[in-house]
Amino acid sequence: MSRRPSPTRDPRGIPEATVARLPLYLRALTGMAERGIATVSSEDLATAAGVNSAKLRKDLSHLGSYGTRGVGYEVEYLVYQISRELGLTQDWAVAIVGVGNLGRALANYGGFVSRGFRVAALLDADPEVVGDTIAGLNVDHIDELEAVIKRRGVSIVVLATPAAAAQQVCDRVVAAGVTSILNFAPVVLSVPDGVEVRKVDLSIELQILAFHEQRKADRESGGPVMAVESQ
Amino acid sequence: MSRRPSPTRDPRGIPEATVARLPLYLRALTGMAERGIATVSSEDLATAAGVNSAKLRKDLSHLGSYGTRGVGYEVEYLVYQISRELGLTQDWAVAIVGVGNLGRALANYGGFVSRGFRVAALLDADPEVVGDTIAGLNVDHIDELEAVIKRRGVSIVVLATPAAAAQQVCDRVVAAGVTSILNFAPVVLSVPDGVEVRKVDLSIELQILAFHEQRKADRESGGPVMAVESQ
DNA sequence: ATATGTGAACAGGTTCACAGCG
DNA sequence: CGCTGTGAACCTGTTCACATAT
Repeated sequence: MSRRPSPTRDPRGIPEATVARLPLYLRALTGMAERGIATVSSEDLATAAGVNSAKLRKDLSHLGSYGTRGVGYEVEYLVYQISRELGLTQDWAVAIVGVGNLGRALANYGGFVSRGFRVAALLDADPEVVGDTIAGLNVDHIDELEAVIKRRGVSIVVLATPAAAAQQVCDRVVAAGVTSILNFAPVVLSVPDGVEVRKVDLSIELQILAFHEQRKADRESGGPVMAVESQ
Repeated sequence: MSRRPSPTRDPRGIPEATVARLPLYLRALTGMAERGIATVSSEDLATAAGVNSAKLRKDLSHLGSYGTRGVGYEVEYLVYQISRELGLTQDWAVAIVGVGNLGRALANYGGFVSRGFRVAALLDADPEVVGDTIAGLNVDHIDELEAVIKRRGVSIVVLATPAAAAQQVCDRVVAAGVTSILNFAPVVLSVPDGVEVRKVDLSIELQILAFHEQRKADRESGGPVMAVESQ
């Protein structure tokens, strides 16, 4: 369908797994930069980011050859390169749809605004909250969705609506030309090809933890299923 | 014929990727059960869960042979089997540490409590909020952490503290015997072997979206191929 | 007849171990 | 030497396609 055969290796073809870790490296690096560290080895950076050094080096090698053999990586330079790769040198206007408990928390979340992202709009359907000011921003009515997206140049939408409303809002958002969505509603969104959806689901995370927690309990009380403890 | 030379196929050795999808199937299935659907094919269930049918069948095959060839899966039965596998037939006491905007939102989040999970404690360091009632629960002081965990049988802790406090709280939580942590603070937690940490990081998700968004923009303006930009 | 369960091929990601460069 | 960058081996997960069961 939309999948390219990809015969030639796209110079921008950074593996998805690598992309997902770049923000981690970036965070570790900015922390180091603030503490005045000029240079860092793959070993140290990997530790700070919680991965192993081979993985880190391979990840960075996808961006280019930004290290110096025998020395390490220059912190400031690497911060810039990763920022640029992630598209954080420009800033992105984000709209939050659904200003319930979660939407409110997101609007006020500091780390949100920090790097390259700016909450440019809050939208809700409830007349009770429309017109309120949250985190210094007026809450617009959902009817204004398309107009607000266009007028404020919104390119990323955060869905924090009830589950029942999510698909409907998603359809409108996509129709308005948005192709990046962060979904907090516990539903599987269906979107056309070319639209990127990432989801955050608290309930799912808990269930995964419960699974492992149960396994541990089983092993203790249950049977001597042999120690699989080797790391 | 069915002699399996494989070395002791652990019946509980369910692939991590499969575990991560079971909650998705479960959600789709409970929705169907509520609508009175008795039986479902792998094709239909897969569509509802947003995966393809081969993957779904392989995933379910790890739990056992719960389908009927030529027919499909019995919804109620499968709900039970998946619930049991995930450990949702018992209920889990969850403590939320950090009752800022996010912690508050989590405490009030309905889907949290729904399946097998019960918010059993709220903790914070700020004397301003200690003693408040949120979602029907008293906020205890962080000094009570160990006592509360023990007394209320908490086995899963949700960290919604500021980044600076997260590792410190994490250490205490682990020392108190908790082995499952859901971390919302933007830090890499270091924990001993055997402790399961899952992290949810809004900022990282946005950065990943920004990466893809930028790629799309590049492709439009910069030409279809040959987008090797100057450095 | 129909839809599951699964071996086999495939794809993607991780780790190893070392060549190569400063 | 010390540390990066990377082919190669390895491992995990996905997809295919069909034998198998009802």
